Amino acid sequence: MAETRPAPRRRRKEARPQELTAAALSLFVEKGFAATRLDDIAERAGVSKGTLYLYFDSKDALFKAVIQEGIVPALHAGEVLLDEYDDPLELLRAILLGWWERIGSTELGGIPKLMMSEARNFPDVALYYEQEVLQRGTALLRKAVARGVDRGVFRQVDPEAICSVLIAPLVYRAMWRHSFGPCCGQETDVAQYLNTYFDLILNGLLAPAPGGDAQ
Amino acid sequence: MAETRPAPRRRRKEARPQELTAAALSLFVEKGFAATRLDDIAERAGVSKGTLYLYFDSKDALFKAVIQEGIVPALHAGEVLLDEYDDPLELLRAILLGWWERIGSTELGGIPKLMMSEARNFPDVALYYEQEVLQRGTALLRKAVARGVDRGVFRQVDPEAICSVLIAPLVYRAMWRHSFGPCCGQETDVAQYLNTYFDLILNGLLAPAPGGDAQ
DNA sequence: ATTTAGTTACTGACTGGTCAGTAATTTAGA
DNA sequence: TCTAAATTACTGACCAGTCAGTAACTAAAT
Repeated sequence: MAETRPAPRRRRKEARPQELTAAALSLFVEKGFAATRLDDIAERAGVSKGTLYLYFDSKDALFKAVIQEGIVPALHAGEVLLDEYDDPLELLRAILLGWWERIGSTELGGIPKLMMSEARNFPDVALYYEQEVLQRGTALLRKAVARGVDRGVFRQVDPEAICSVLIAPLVYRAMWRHSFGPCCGQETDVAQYLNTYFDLILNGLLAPAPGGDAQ
Repeated sequence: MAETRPAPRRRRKEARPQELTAAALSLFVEKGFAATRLDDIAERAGVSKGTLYLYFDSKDALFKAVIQEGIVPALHAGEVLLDEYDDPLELLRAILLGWWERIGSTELGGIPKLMMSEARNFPDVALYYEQEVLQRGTALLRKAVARGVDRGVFRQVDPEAICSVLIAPLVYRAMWRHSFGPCCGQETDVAQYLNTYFDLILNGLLAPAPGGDAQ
């Protein structure tokens, strides 16, 4: 049928949950969970507060939905890269740059900040997030690094410990965008930051070229 | 022995502000600013809520005091290192390791998490923090890196952009300790993390030995 | 040395506003 | 019409901030 209605009518059962979690995410990231009022979330989504309770049982339930719905889909995209790339160097770049482009530089980049802030207030969500997002992400990175070490492309490093070190500058920058960024002066150039970042870690990882020149 | 006083009410005008900001810091870091009740802060400090208002005008004022008192003293310690060390490599290690030992691994390590979470709710404090703490810290790091680049010990890198990249893994780890750490499984070994971290960044920074072996 | 008058650090019950959650009512769509 | 989506008006718990009162200390006067 004519499913693409141009004029959004007032009753939209299908689209509401997404609209509400999107509004909630941006406000949770901006103000924090406790300081965000449900009235504000509803207003941003273009509905009234009562409508919120048609789709979510409580403010806590809304928080959980925001986290679950936000990140999980993005993870799968990274995992397929393992098969798409063979060269460890290109694979690592693709994973890290992919994370930045799909998450860090988008609205989703607020989730790490939000989750970091609220982990201790929602231990069950934190545990879920740690296992389903962070562990899986770490495992992905670890495989990429391990592949490079095995082939002698990367130096001998501890694949377990290196993962947090590698991802930290990207997550840190993403958090910044959602905290100090809007308050303080203009952000430094992203491209320059990424260049310097890759330059540092790749030089730090690459084994000295055995025979001839590298790159 | 009438020693069993029900509530030993002690008068400690001098020590109170410190005790109150210390209690406030740990609770703000744990629960966030909005979710922390003044009654809880007072209780942890061993006083009543009324006493809080003898020393701080408002909850906001208490927040500001927590930030100001917490970090500024620790910064000076780093700045003197510039003159204590001549060798850029040792200087950089001393700065970064010093940050971890003085801040990251202590209770003060909660301040970056707190400030990151609340920056947008306290733009004036965020601006103060950004200028008086982050800018100064960055400037310190930048000088150390620039010295290394000038002397040819480090490769040509952008001293401006590299600073955030260098400090991020330490800050990230410090934040972790105060968010996921208490919720999720045991932390990975800190020493191993630091070793891997220094191994990566120093290999990433060091210029290839020009003639033969260095040092 | 004791009493007593004055000062100050501290307490905890109270208030007024805010906000999560609910129930009654309205309105859109079949 | 009849159902379901959405709104509006409401409630009650919670909490920052207040203030009248109390305990602890100090010092002047005896």
